[in-house]
Amino acid sequence: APPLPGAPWYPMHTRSRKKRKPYSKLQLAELEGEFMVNEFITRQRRRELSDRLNLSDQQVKIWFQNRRMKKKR
Amino acid sequence: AVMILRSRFLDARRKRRNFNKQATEILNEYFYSHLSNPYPSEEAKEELAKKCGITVSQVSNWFGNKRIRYKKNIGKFQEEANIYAAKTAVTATN
DNA sequence: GTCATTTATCATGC
DNA sequence: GCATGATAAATGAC
Repeated sequence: APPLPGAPWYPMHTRSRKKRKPYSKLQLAELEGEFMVNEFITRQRRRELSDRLNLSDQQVKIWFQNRRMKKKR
Repeated sequence: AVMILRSRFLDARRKRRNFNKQATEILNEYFYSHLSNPYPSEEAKEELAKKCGITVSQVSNWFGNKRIRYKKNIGKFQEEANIYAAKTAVTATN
């Protein structure tokens, strides 16, 4: 019987990845509203929005990226 | 209101139905025969999708779920791994 | 920027 | 009650 490998294929960076945290209804509503205006948000509007929603600038940026991917499929 | 309806429509796709036994069999055979690198190429995904009668996205979902759940609890999949390891020969391609 | 992923979470099947 | 498929945050390759 061949030895069964564990999971060496896994990218074991085990880096301190931020835990995924679902956004609130309000946050999603605001993000969706902005997305309807423009799918590509500017730095300035991104900063305003992140301030208002208590999200980081990075989080808003990533959200728009994911949202565009979602729309595509 | 429009957005709520829209989101509900999108979530409708989330209603899931289990794959048939044959499809699961095919996917598992591939997974355990490529246990050292269970990342099927795009071409392999298309072929698996065709054989299983599902979409390429569903194949990707299946492998994503399988990899994370396998590595999180290898012990639980030990028996399953032995079964498929026995019935599949090594096929190294792509 | 896109895009294939990882991971947690969600929703359903049984 | 968990198993399973799909979706939502988050990362990294390119």
